Amino acid sequence: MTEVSRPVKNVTIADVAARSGVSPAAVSRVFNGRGGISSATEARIRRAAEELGWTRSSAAVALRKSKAMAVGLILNTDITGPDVMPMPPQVLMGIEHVITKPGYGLLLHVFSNDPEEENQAYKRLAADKRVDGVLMTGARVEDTRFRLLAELGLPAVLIGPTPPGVVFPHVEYDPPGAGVEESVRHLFALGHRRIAYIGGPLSRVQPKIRAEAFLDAMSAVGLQPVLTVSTDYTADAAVSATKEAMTRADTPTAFIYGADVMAMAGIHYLRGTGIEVPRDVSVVGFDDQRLAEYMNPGLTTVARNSMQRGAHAATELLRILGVDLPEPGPLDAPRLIVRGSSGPVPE
Amino acid sequence: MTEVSRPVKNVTIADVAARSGVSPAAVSRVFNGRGGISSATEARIRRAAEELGWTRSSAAVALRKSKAMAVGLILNTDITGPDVMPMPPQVLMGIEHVITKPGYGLLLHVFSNDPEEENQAYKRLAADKRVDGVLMTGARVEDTRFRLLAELGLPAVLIGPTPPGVVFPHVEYDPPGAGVEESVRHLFALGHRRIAYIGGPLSRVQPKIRAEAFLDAMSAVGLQPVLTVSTDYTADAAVSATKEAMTRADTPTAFIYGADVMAMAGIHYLRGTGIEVPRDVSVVGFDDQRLAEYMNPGLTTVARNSMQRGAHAATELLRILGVDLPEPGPLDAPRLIVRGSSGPVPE
DNA sequence: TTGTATGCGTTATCAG
DNA sequence: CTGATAACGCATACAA
Repeated sequence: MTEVSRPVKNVTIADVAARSGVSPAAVSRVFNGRGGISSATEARIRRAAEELGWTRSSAAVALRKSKAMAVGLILNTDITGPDVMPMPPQVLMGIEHVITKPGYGLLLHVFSNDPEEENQAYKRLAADKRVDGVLMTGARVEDTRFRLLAELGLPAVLIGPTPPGVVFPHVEYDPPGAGVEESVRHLFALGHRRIAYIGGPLSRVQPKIRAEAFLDAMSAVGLQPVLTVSTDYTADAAVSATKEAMTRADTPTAFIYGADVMAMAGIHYLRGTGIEVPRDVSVVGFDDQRLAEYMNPGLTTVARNSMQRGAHAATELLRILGVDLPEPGPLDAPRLIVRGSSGPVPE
Repeated sequence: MTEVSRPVKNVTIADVAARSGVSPAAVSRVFNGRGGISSATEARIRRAAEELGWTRSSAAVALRKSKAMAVGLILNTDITGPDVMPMPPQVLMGIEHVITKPGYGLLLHVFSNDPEEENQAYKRLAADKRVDGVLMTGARVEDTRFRLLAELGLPAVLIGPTPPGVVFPHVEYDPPGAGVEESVRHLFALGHRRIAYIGGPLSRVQPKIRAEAFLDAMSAVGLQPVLTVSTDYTADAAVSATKEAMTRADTPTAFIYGADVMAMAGIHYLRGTGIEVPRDVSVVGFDDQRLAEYMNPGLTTVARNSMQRGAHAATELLRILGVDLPEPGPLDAPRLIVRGSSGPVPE
């Protein structure tokens, strides 16, 4: 046990320099595209690097330049259970698609809704310098993260609407109305007058805006809502709320839900009690899930271009970070997709 | 309320040392749990760090220790379109759950099925030292990644079964049979004798194993399959295959699909042609989607514990990386969940 | 056009 | 128990 196996020496910029007979600085210049190197030596350097299989150590670069070449994606959810992904996978793929080409990585983080823990996590993220910026989701009406991030100097882009009065880079995919207005008009046109709304928690910006848009849209057509419920996004909550709605004196003839999974759970419950959709009750969901199309009946819902949302947010963030990217075009508007779950009001 | 920001100067270990009147080395020792520091000074150091809001710079640590404190998650998909996430979100959350506590980050990567591009990406991942190890998915029958990773010396754990003859760390969540056998027996017990199987591409290990398990299970009950189709995991492909099956002379009375989304699309198509499920045809899916429960009829399917799969894989990888974690217990077996989409054979 | 010297923030080694 | 010091691999200002 005298001789230990010699640790494999890492190939560094110095090795490349030595092999091509130049200084490390020259190698660095070549690989940072800063020019000032004769094309002859550049070729030599590149060849040497290739032969040695050298790549810049991201850790060293990060330390030296204070740039991590990575962005964080912070998911934030009220749901503590294991089975809810607080964002459509398509958003993820949109982000990946954009950041990969300029060489950025995506560092994923999922936090619960404990603000204290969350703030700590953001602070660490900033202090650790693991990421150059973050993509945030799930803005709360009272959200301390915006000030915190500004204080930390950590660039960020919010996916979704900002709280009222807060100015912050974001991707606004939800213009006031956001498909709710369309949903209400759709149901109204079908003759529905008793409409219930079962949405997400009002502590969140997006569900709040949607709830308000619902009320506005109802007023616009001269209706009073039968019921407006705010709950979390789970199937169970949707069932409870639906159940409650159906025990009232003036039972609704139509439901608008804040998420497709809620709508599907609602339909399931209704059918379990002998109520047929859309014969007896119409249902409209939100945020077209891939499977909504294949339900029976197919779910009428509001579709958003999730992939595009992710791509836009990523582009926005990278532009803030100084990456030369063209400004993204306008976002597709959410649109109502009418399928079988909504129909004429009964009799 | 809170302290105002000090935007410029980074707070380093030296600042903490100065503030607590010790050397940087002492601070380092405390935060690496190496002991050798009197508890009095340790307390002082910790307080100073807290007051200054200091955290180790991950870049510096990575450089010094050659440890990135991050693992990569490599998703790999045949599907080039934007709308398919090649892994359940629950797996992601399982991984996150495990790696967060010991301070690891999750770097997400999605690659297409171009082997050349993929190999390059792995090489870069290894050379860049951005991650200490990777979690892989979607093993192909002919998969060059295993040799490549071994050559690169990049620790890795495969989520899913390895190709035949390949020895590689992996989380085997799919014992031969994998719920298919159960599915076949279930349908057989209901009186079905003409059963079709519509699964994933045979170039992938998991669908291949499943297809073989199907044939075995059919033999075991003395049946010949009406049809065995291998296709990609899309809804469209499922519809085509289903259509084809129903135009044959001996139309199947039951379908087993390789994925829930395929099953749902199949049901949708069948109902569109006037065929009722389960009255005329029974359907069994695979890989319980959250929404499968709320379909009408509810989808009979094979459920796996996705969160657990992710957690196990992450634990395995971290253990390989030297993190002191208890060996994970056994994986839950996939199990058949019988819902409304499967019933007695007609007439 | 190229080389030299320095420091990014941390941890490990060696003294004290 | 604690401190001084030398790397880790790279990019940059400054020289040549």
